[in-house]
Amino acid sequence: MNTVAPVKISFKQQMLQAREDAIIRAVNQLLAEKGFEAMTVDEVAAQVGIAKASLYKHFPSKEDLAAAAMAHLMGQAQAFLDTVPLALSPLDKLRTVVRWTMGLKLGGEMPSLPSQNSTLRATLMGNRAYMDGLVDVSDRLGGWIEAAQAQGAINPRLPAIAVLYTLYARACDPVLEFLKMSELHTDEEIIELVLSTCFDGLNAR
Amino acid sequence: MNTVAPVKISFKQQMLQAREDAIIRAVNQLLAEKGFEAMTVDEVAAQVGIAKASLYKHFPSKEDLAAAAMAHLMGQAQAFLDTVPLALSPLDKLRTVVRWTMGLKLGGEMPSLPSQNSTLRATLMGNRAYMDGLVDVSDRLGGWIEAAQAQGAINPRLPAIAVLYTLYARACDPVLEFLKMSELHTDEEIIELVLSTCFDGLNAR
DNA sequence: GTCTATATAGCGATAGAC
DNA sequence: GTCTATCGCTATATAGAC
Repeated sequence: MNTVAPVKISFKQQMLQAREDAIIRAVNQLLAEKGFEAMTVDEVAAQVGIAKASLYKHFPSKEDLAAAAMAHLMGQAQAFLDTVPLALSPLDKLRTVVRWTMGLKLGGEMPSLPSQNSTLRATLMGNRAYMDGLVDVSDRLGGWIEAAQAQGAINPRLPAIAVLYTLYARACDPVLEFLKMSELHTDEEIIELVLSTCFDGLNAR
Repeated sequence: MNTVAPVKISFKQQMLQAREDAIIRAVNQLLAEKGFEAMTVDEVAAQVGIAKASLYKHFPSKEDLAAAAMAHLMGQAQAFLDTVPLALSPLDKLRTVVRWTMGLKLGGEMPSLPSQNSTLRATLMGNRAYMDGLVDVSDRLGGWIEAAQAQGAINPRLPAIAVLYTLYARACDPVLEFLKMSELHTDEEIIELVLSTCFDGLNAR
């Protein structure tokens, strides 16, 4: 008698999950397009094709919408890290990840949040999925950074945390969009250019 | 008979200028603290100590307030460029300027604007003082960049415009505030750290 | 859970007296 | 030019029917 119920529940949950996935995709795109402050909940609802009040049944606030999008992004990052070839050197692993984040940014799929909004920060830090993902990603990148420094591939005199921040910052680097606006280079050229300035620096070698 | 009038006019203009300077200082600080969207005109008026309606007698919109602050920043930048020792190499001149911008940022004096807001962009581009300052600063930095590349100090294979954007981006680099929040380094150490990653890159040399 | 309709509040901008 | 008071709009969030 309880052989059917799990299926019905699972189906309902699948519908719920699909709806929430659609919401998160819309939020992700709008966050990438206009940023958190300029994104309105009405736009999100319109893009998903549901009423605004329905949105609030899924997520209790605009901040939680953004946090869910960031948690989703962390999940994507974790999945990408799993695909990075083990055979690569730690340095090349890091370069691969940074290439991926810059590709997302140039493709308009990288949500951007203001680092100054305090209520948003509180919601983010209260989101377990996001925080767990962030810690996992940071740990794995941190391991590669330390390995690359031990090999002498990355400057060992730089604090590992500074290297990590520098790599994260490439995901929201305004140089990417400025170069894209100039329309002088393809996305791939822009990525290799910024990757070069990031790892090799501006100075001649 | 016209020996007094100019003085009275000049005095009035001085008062006006002083008032507008106070406004711009307030806008600059609030823009650095909270960004354009989070800054409210009421806060600006309160900080200056005048009524909001009085603000609108000086500047016709919130966007114009921000543009005036950016124009003031460009004036500061031009003044700083004048103080850079001629004896320095082009590379060291650039490093000096970037150090200065990062010091402003860490000191909470670097106004930050969203690069996506279209009406703000329009107001900025319609502000002659800002645009003229930006062009002048960019020209002078561009000259130093090309000289440094000709000397082989800066990688000649990088487009000069990409180098310019990369230097500008240090003024709003989130790595600065993240390192400051970690409270592991002094402002000077942070500046030298980011300066090193910018010019020397992450890779070991 | 989804909808329509509405409450509530904050903000940019203005009216009008002085 | 400065003030007080207010308009008009937009945006987050909610009430209540279905």
